Amino acid sequence: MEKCGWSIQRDLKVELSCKTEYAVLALLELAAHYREAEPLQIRQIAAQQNIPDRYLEQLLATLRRGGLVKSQRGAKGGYLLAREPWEITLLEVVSCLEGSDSKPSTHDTNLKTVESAVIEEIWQEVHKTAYKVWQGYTLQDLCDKRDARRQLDIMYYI
Amino acid sequence: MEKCGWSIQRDLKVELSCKTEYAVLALLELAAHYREAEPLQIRQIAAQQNIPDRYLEQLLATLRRGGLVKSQRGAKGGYLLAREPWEITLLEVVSCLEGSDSKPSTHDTNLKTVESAVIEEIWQEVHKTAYKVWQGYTLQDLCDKRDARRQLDIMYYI
DNA sequence: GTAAACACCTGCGAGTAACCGGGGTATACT
DNA sequence: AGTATACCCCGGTTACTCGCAGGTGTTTAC
Repeated sequence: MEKCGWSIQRDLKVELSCKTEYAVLALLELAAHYREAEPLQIRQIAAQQNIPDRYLEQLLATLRRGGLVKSQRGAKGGYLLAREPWEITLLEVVSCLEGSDSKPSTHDTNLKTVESAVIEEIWQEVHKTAYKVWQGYTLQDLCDKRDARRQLDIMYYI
Repeated sequence: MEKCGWSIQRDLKVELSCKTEYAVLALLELAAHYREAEPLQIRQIAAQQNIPDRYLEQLLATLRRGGLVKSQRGAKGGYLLAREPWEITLLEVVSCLEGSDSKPSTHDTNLKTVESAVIEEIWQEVHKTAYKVWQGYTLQDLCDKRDARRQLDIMYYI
């Protein structure tokens, strides 16, 4: 019961879960086909990136509600990026995925001990630096990185 | 089955869980009483920082196995810092708590897709920046921060 | 040498979240 | 109409966090 007492906005993880990776991979796939105006189907993305399609469906729904992708229903439907690939940062993706339904609940700061406040402050600093890194990469940057790495692989193969 | 397919060392979280906070609070308490050579009992720490004592017992065991605290059994026993407060960094604490038993299992890098490698690279960068922040704070620094904040609270009260 | 105080170990149970699949409904193309 | 697709609800497994209970081993105090 009550678990930890306070439920501040301390729950922003920085781990690379399958959830996050799947979402980024899907967005990367959408970004790669951004020039054609045709939407990509879930199964195409899933097959291309080796993601379980039923799970990807949920993730794309979350991304849609977060305003990162657009959907088109019916036959020949699918998903499209809501904005240009260079206008979507990784920070938006990560924030969208774990936003969930956490209510900060307007916590009374006087209840916290001094020690807790100090710890909280440092963790905020860590999150801040993580945000900066994520903010610094757009989907376009990721695509460029992928292309560069592909070139390297080819040269290594020869 | 198999969950994610690969089990690289991607599992270092940056969230502030109760687990981590409890451990840091306990270490802070030990650091505060570091000058007296007498060990602190679990219940004393638990009562002082409002931590469930049975749970704190497990955390202190982990910290002991990680070499961060020393224990003294029997009556008049308890826990002591294994090193000076200015020689223990937050990075050591965090690493100790979730080190668990994850074997990197020498993963074959050729199985990863190019996209996954790109994502992995960025997450490594995030972890690196987080490490640097944690590495920059010792238990002594935390104590100093606490004292400074206490002074502020007093002045604010007047 | 007996009792008390303490660390130490194992295990359990509720809660939560990530991770997947089933099955049905709504919508658009042909 | 029929088909293909997104959309939605609802389980189910696994794993982890948090916390409690019971028992054992070790040291000090009387």
